[in-house]
Amino acid sequence: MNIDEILNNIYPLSDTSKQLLKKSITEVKYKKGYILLRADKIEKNIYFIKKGVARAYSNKDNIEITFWFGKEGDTIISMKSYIANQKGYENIELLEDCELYELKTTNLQKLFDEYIDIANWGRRFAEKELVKTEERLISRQVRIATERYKELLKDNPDLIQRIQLGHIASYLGITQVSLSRIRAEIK
Amino acid sequence: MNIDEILNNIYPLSDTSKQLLKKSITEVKYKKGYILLRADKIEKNIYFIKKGVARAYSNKDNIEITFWFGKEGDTIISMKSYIANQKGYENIELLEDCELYELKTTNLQKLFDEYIDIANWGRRFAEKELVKTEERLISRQVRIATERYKELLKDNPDLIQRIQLGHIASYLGITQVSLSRIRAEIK
DNA sequence: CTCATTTTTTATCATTTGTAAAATTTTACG
DNA sequence: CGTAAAATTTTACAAATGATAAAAAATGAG
Repeated sequence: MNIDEILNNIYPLSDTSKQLLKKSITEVKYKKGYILLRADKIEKNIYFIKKGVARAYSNKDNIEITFWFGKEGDTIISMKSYIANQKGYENIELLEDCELYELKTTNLQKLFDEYIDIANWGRRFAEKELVKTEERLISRQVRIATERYKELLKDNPDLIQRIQLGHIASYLGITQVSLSRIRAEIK
Repeated sequence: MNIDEILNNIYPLSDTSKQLLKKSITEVKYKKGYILLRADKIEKNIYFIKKGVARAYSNKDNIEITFWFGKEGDTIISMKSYIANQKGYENIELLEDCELYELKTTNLQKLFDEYIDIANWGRRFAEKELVKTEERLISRQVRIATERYKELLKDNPDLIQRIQLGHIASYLGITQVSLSRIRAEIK
């Protein structure tokens, strides 16, 4: 998934605006296991995943709780950093070797104030992330773990192949033992 | 909380833009128990709460699951309707007699395309809702019900007075009986 | 104020889920 | 290819939560 496609999927931009945005974007590569974002830092970049898989996790009583997975086309971002310029909740670990587009957000604010299509790009970006986040929240609230696992299996079968089950169990809000029980049951 | 304050808290608008927005806003009142939004409909309005409390719930196997509360200053919105023009998940029930500002969203899109400060107002609106939604998601993922109850008690003590415990238990993801046990324990 | 209705708490028992540890399978790498 | 390490599954037991029913308390209409 190349950067033009990713940017355009969010909101169509004029050539001028797209060039301005792309001025702040570079391509980077990191190895599996690399910690891209840290919860105790205010992040100045957001990343679009060209290739690879990542997870977000928080530490709670020395236990890592995974609450997000991202793959090709998804955005890696500390919302709190991006929106409120505050420390976020998430550590981001790359679960495969990754190729990423890195967008420096330092002069984004200025672009928002000057170019209406970039402002609307930023609006659309937040809106789309909002719908995704809301879906996750409601799925978590309304469905029990078994159903959420089946949902994940249906919507993202590749993730279950690419990500170890301990992380998936954490993401589903259950223990790995419970997930094993679920998997044994639905076979 | 009046409408100027609510609009300005999201993003400062020029007088012209504010007047344009306010053209689409009227004040409405509904009684306790009124169902303001329905899950099976695409909603054409969003509401800002001037006075009162509301909840969002979804039906799951004939059981209502509450996943949101709103009070003075909060926004009542079907995100799926607003952002994707699709049916949302939520029924919204007013839990008290309410005074609301009703914003018709039909010509909002046009305003976004024409006025940069309205585009940025829309961006900021989505961004702020996003941070709130993310906080709820992460709280739900990382904290157990007891802790979430204590968090609610700390951050919104008034809600626990104003909303019946069955709804709060549902919101916390536990049964009313469990919530009673928690309350008995922490006294 | 009183009585009926709704809401909340308590008690009991059944079920689910978690913890810990062992057994098995898969993966990584020399 | 073989071995060590990591990941996953299984088992047994303990703890937490849920379901149900019933009692107690609070609320509201007349």
